This record gives sequence, structure tokens and C-alpha cells, in this order.
Amino acid sequence: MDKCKNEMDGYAPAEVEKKWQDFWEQDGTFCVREDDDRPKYYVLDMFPYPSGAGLHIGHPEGYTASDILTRYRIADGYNVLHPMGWDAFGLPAEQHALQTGTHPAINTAQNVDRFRAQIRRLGFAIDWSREINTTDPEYYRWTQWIFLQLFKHGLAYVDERPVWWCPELRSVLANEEVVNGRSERGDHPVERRPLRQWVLRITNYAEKLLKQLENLDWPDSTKRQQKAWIGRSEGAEIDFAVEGHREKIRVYTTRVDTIFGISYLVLAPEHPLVSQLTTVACSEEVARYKKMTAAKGDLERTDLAKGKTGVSTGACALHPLTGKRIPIWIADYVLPTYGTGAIMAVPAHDERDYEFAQKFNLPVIEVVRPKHETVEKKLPFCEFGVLCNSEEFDGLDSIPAKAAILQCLREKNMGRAAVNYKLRDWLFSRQRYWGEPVPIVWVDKRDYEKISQAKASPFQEFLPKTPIFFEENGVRSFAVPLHSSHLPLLLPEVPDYHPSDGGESPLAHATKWLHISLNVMSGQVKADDGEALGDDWVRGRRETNTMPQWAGSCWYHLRYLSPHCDSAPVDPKAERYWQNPDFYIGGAEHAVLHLLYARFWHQFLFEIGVVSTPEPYPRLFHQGIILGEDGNKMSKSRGNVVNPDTIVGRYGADTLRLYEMFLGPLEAVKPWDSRGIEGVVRFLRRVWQWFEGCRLAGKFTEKNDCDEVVERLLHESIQKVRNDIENLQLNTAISQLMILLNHMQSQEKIPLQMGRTFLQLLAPFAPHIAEELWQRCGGTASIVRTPFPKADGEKLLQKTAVVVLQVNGRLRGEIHIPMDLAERDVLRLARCHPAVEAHLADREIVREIYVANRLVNFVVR
RNA sequence: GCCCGGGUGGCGAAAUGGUAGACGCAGAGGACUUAAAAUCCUCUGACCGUAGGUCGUGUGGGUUCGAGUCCCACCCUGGGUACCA
Repeated sequence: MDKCKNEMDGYAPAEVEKKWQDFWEQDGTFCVREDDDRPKYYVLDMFPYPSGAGLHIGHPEGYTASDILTRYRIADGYNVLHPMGWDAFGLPAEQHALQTGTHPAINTAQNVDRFRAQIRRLGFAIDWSREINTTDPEYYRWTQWIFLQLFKHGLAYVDERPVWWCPELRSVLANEEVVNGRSERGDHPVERRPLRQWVLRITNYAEKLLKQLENLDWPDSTKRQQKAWIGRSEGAEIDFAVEGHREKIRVYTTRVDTIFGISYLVLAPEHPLVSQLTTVACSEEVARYKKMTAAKGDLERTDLAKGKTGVSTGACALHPLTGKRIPIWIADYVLPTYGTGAIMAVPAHDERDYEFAQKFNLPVIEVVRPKHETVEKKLPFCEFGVLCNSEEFDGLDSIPAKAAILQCLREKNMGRAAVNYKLRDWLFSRQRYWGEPVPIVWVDKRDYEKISQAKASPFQEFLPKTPIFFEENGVRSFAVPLHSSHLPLLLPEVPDYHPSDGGESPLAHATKWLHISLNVMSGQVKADDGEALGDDWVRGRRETNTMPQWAGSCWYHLRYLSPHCDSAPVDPKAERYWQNPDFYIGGAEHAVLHLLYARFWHQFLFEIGVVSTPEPYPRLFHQGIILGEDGNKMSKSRGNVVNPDTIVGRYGADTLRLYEMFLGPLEAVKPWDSRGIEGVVRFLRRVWQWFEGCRLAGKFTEKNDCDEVVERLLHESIQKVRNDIENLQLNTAISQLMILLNHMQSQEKIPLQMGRTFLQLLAPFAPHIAEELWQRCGGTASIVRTPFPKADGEKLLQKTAVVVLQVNGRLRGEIHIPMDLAERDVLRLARCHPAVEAHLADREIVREIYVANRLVNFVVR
């Protein structure tokens, strides 16, 4: 039936769209290269994970928006790069492999093919010759290379640490992948397990990542989230002597001004000094509490509703300023990973300490009072105020008091200013198969010395100043980086995709790959078959961890610039030309992780001279989520999923593009409405019928004279569409096109030139229909490169203005006046307006307000 | 709890402090048609009415000649974050 409709009115999107997609592809319309004659513009979409479910209705939202910007910039004379690729490592492919036994690469390739076909059907202006795939060895070769650079510069290290282990997924998860004690993917329960892990020193970059946020044109909420995630705080470290011990306890506090209010210290149960300090009498309790804490997950531990727990160590510290004895406790509300893992507790001015003090009957000493008497006195009082009970500091305000007390501590060498961050180092290894292998080999101490002393050894290329090693059963293993000629280090074939019994990645099953011999001098690497080796040879075991999915997306914006470059991650010439994406669009769910990790890597690559800019994404935009018709998030279980293929099949890609943009503001969360789509279906059909009608009936005129009102509307529309595209207000741009069409349709005759301009305005939004009608109206080449219309300032000038008349702010009428008529004359005309006159009768005019060419307001009494 | 967004017709939404509801959906009436579909035209915030008026942007205050827009307090809702000392 739908087909029948289309035949009747002549508009057959399926044919038109196929025709132009083929044309663009054969013509290479969107293939770009560096061109110094035109300004460059780089548009980047967050590349998709090619899931087995195929394209989601949310994908075309961001892609259409960026495509509109792309096509607009091309028409406006820019050399525009708009690439696409696949973030194809990841868990679902691995789980599929576990279930079916087929190599994840096979499944991934199928998914990629499907995604590519689906995306192509939407007619995006993408340079497909630059397509990248993070699982392509030629791609991950450079991911590994960047890792080795980080390693060389001391930014990668190994650490045995309790990590999130998901028994269901049989994998380690990063903190960020655990939400409320469950895995972000799959929502399975997780637990703590100590495992040897690779960690990247992102904390070295905390300050830079924080500072440089300021200059980025990003949504404020995203900047705020990153800022909060980095979590910088300024405070002081204070050292407390402990009675009967030489060791001191160092605490971190942001409230030195409350130092006279300390009533006890708290160490995290994991604090290294706990065992030493605990008195014999308390040791049993302390041991029990430590054990209990260890068994708790972080979720349980950080559950605020649980109430405070803790035990005394029996030991006492001495107050650095008063010498008073202060009991030392341990409690799990103090985290080992933040600050120094120890705090000074001031119950009067900290909610957590207050709760703890109440429970264990510890003293509450008030040392800060509200500045204004009017503030209700209630403890704990956690704001700044005026000091009391603080000896010579009494009467000082909190802020100057902090400085004064800190100075005093510094003089006694008992404290100093300190800055702390919430940001933790980045846990960079996964015990999985489907990820980039870490290009490291473990050797014993003697062999490592051999390598580090052989200055000509290829293994020196990425050798760090400080060796990286780990100890197991008293034996140390040292990390040797592969040479760049060994890259890519390919994923080996494995007989089984499950982790090994020791919790090691499935790569541990690839025994031939795993155990190797290295020639220190030649750099040769071969399987270790057990035969005797010469002097230049050492034996090693490969690292079996793989990298997390974030790795590939940390630098993909660079690979697009020279996707086939085989001498560097990015060709320096291409990098200098394209620099950063001028526009980056993707979901707000990546506000912290991807965007922070990518900034970290890019900053690092800047420092080692690979790129010329410190920040990767100067301008960022988040498209909102499209909900199901019921207002809920689309999901299979709710049965409210809208499939883009269905929509394209029924109405065509132009309609889907236009409708997704017309739904509402791009950044807003908004529900899909299957009835609402009729509006844009009709609009496009009217566009077609009107153009074809005019063309066939000879209503297009060659002369450029036409109704002044319509002509002005055209120029207003040009201006509005331009502005709206640049500000990503695409819904209102489409409204404007509808308004313009409505007016043009009512004309008897219309200049062909005007019709063509309309098509140019429409082209970024609905490119296929625009191309087809452009051609039918005599356009000789593709509409893509025809210069985007510019509004004529003179045509925008109005000769008359509509002035609104108000009495006491209420609308009473309107008058049409010649533009810029003198105020006196406007007011006279206004007073004569019958409706206004009626409301002015018997009243005294107190004030007359005139907003030029817009409004008159009489204030009467 | 804390930090951000957002509350406008039956629905999606527009509105540099200056005519609230553009544009579209849905609805009503009409035209065309043997009929239906499609298309086109008119109406469509609420209330009272003949004209015309009154009320209306989550609630209550405030600033202003004038507030959806600015300020204060509160309610609801979406998101982020969570013992970070």
C-alpha cells in the first residue's frame, strides 16, 4: 500500500536514495585529503560498538546532526573530514565466543558489515576510505605502541591489588564498570579479589586535566562531572606522635581550623601502622574488625545507612598543639585509598565524626561558631565560622585561621599544606581474550639485567628508567617491553575462551605463544621449545592480560587522519593539517570515562611530540536519548524498541533523518512518536509534489521578481537555517523550512532560483530528495558542493513594523507603522487606537514606554 | 544527603525581559470522490460571552511599566555522585 502511495505521487524514496548513495560512493564525493586552499573542518562522531543487535534508533540521532553540520560546512566552502569506524573490542563478542566457540573476530566482522550497511542506507557524508576498526591488527599495533610509550615514560606499572571480580563474567572490572555493587554490563554481582594488574598513572595528570577543562567548549554539566571526578581538594597533612612509638600518624584534613576540636584519630582498618600500634588488650578486637572489613565489599562498606562501626586500638596520639592525649581508633568509614588513610576526627564539625562520637561516647568539642547569631546553633556545625576554644586563635574566621594554624604547624614541622585528588590511577588490564594483548614479556632478574645492560639491544627501545617488576612466591619477574618491530603483537589462537584456573586471561591457554625465547642482541623472538640457547638468548613468559575497551577509543580521532600510515599512529603532516575535531558529538554517558581517558592519552601524546595540541576535543556536544513511545528507555523487555531499518523501509532515510531532528532539541531526552512522523512524511511529499508540479506546469519563472514578502521570508530563512545549524538547533531550522514551503506553495508563479535556494537549505537535512529535485530542476552537478546560500541584508530590511499596544501591560491592540517612525508620532497613533482610547478614558497617563518598532505601554492610574 | 538539568495546550515543542503556544501531531467541521485513501481549506489553551473580556508557562512570594524568561522559598521529575576527611 505504501508503495502504491508513492507511485501515485511520484515520490519513491527507496529509488531516489539508492541512486544518490551510489552516486556519492562512485563519485567519491566525501573523500577528502589535505587541501591548503580551503579551511579545514573535522566532524567526529563517537564511533559505535558494533553490537549483534544492529543499529539502534539512537545512533542516527547524533550521526544525522553531525552529518547536517558536515554537509552545511562543505557547501559553505570548508574542506570537511567526517569519518566513521568501529570500537569493536569488548565483552559481548567475547561472550558470544564463549557460547559458540567461534572466534570473536568472525562475529565482529559480521556485525561490522551489518552496521556499515545500515549506516550507509542513511546517506551520511562519510569518507569511507578512512574507516577504522580497533580490532584490526594494523590499528591495535599503534594502541600497543602508545602503551609502550606510556610504559617507557614510567606511566604504566603493575600492582597486586584488590580488584572487582565478576564471577559471572569471569573477569576483572574497573571501578567505573561497577555500579552499585553490580557489573555495569549484564548487571551481575561482583566481589573483591587481589590480582596482579596493569595500572596507568593518570593521577600524574590530575592537575592538567582539571586546569585545561576551563578552556574547553563543552556542556557545563560534563565539565562539572569531570571536575568532581578528579575531585581536587586543598588542605593539610598533619603528623601525630604516638605515645610509646617512634612512628607518626599522618592525617589529611581540609579543616585545619578545627584542630582544637579533635577528640580522636581514626585509621582505616587497612592502614599499615594498625598492627604495630594496637595494644595487647585490644589486639583481638582489632584483628576481628580488620577481618570483618576485608570481607565486606565496598558497597556494604560505603552504605551510609548502615551506621558507623569501629574499634579502639588502645593506643594514644598526642595533639600537635596542645599535647593532649587522643585515642586512636580504626573504623571502616575511613578509606585506605584516599588522603593518608587516616583522619583527625572533629565530631563538633563533621557529620561522620559526630555520628561516630555519639555512638561510642567520645567527646564533642565545639571550636567553631556560626558567624551570625541568627544561625540556629546545632551540632555538628560543618560550615566556616569564628573560632572558639582554640587558644590564641580564638576569634579568627575559619579561612584566616586555617592559614595561621598551618603556619604554626609548619614552624613545628608537624604539618604542611597538601592537595588531594579523588581521581585514582587507571586499572588498565583485563583478564579477557578479546582485547589488545599487552606487548610485555616477563623475565627473571638476571635476564633483565642482561637486557638493561645491553645498550644496543632492541629491547631497550621502550625500557623505563625504573624497572617494573612483581613478586610471587618470593621470585621477582621483570617486565620487558617488546620492540616496535614486534608490533602488532597479534592475539594468539586459543583452544578455550575461558579464563585460566588461576584467574588469568584466556591467553594463558596459548602455550606456544606464551613461552618464548628472546635474542637480546638481535631482538628475535621465537617459541620456547625447550632446547638449549646461546648466550644472547633469554627465556620469558608473555603478559597474558589484555587492554580494556577504552584503549582503542583513546586515540581513534587521530587514526582517522592517516588511517593507513605505517610509520606512526598518525602522520605528522596530516596531524598538523587536521589537528583536533572541530566538533565532537556523542552520548553523555561518556562524560567521565572515555572523555577523561582520551584527554589523558592525548595530553601524553602531546608531551612526547606525537600531536601538536594538548586537548583532543575542543568542542563537545551530547545528543539526548530517544525514549520509547511509552516514555521509558527503549528495551527489548519493554517491547518499545523502534528499529531504524523499519522506518527507513517504510518512509525512507530522509524522513528518518528529518524526523529525528524534528523531535525536539538535540540535547533533550525525548520520546519517539510514531504518529508524529507523519508530519515530516507529509512535508517531504509536499516538497516533492510542489517542485514536480511547478516544473511540469511551468510555474517556475526565470525572472527573479516575486512577492516581496516571500522574498524576505526566504532570506530570513537562510539566516535562520545557517544560525540554527551552527548552534545545533536543528528542530527549529526544520520548522523554518516548513514555514517557507507553506508560503512558497501559495504563490502562483515563483522564480526557479528561489526553489533552488530552498533545496540548498534542505539538502543538509534531507540530502537525497534535495539532490534528485536539484537535478530535475536543471542542476548540472551534485548539490553537495553548490555554495550554501547567503542572506542578503537588504532583502531582510522591513519597511513597516508591527507595534504592540499595551495599557498597564495588557495587550489592547496593534498598529502598523513605517519603520523607525519618530517616537512622538508612534505614541500619538497609539493613543488614537480605539481599543487603547477606551482604556485610557478617565485615566491619568503616568508613564509612556516605547520600545522602538515593537511596543508601546501606557501606565495609567 | 550533595551537585546539575527540566516542569509551557490532549501530545512533541517555539519564544534577545516586550503579542505565550511558532512549527508539527492528534481532534472537529468542510471541499474533492460513487466510496475510501491521499490531498486541500477552516477551527482548535481554559472560562464567560453578542461585541468583548477574565484566567493561564509546577506552587507561593519578590523585582519591573512589563516575567515562561531575573531573584527568594518550596513541590515534583530526570541525571550525576555518594562516608573523599
